[in-house]
Amino acid sequence: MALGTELSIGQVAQRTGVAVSALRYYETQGLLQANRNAGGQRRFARATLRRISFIIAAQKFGFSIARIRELFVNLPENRTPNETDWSKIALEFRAELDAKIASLEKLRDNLDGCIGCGCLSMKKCALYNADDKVAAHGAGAQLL
Amino acid sequence: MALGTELSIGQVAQRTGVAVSALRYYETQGLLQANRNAGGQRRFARATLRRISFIIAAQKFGFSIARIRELFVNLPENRTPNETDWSKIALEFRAELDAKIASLEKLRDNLDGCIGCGCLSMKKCALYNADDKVAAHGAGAQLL
DNA sequence: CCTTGACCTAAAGTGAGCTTTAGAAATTAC
DNA sequence: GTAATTTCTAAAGCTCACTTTAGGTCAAGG
Repeated sequence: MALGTELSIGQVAQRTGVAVSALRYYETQGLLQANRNAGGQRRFARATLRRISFIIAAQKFGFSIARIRELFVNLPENRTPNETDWSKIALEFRAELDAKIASLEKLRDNLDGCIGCGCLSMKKCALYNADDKVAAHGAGAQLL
Repeated sequence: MALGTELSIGQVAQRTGVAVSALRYYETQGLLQANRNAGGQRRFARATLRRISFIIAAQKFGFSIARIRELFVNLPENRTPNETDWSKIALEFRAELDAKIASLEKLRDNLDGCIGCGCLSMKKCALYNADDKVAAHGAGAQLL
């Protein structure tokens, strides 16, 4: 495969560190798109690497695939996203990040005041009554 | 059930907001212990409320059940944990929280420098090469 | 006493995010 | 040209943290 052209799924996997199976999964979830060559194999545009880079980062922050898909609807489908396209997403993303970090810090500070405070009532406990905005709306692990 | 005595699973659920099924699950996972009354029903010591409060908070921070169990091994089994017992756990917990928050902040700052930066190479991208310590070691959602 | 609601166990089901498997076709390397 | 590697699809499997279900037992109120 010549340089400057599209990439096979294996090449994308190697460059991003994301498993081939995960890339195929992302495609089924609408996070990635791929052309097909004559033999039916996926060929990814180089701009896809950037999308994947974003997916990796967003997942580290705990964003679900559904939420990432929502952010991606702002990216153009018929041309390679430019800096302005990404900046719009970054703005929205950044705001959510700040909110999440602030929420975690608040929870941490509540914890400081509560652990060892001797309170036995869940009703009065600052920890228990901490900002629920950090709580998951579904099941499963969070943050790490 | 008189005041000052042990609590039924329904009472614990009501006070903590944790589902009865989740409480039973936590018991199977070794996060909680319960005595049984003559009829075989669970009776929770009041100190259990504090353990549950901690579980709720730790989960908001993304700690897995396995990790919470590890933190709990430092709590005494044969007596009610006192402030000193909890403080030891809080110290360890707090350190991990700070690390996680710092890691998220670093990732956010890397994002600021990377989104829209025009770099196309995953090898050079600060975002892609951000601190991997935040990455999950298993499957599933994180942080929220 | 008897009904109603709370509680019991064990096992199966759920949803997110993938991975693994199986069997076949395409591509690359020699 | 042929062997090895990569890729393909569809479906099943896996982990985590629970919930739901099914079929009972226990406890509190009237």
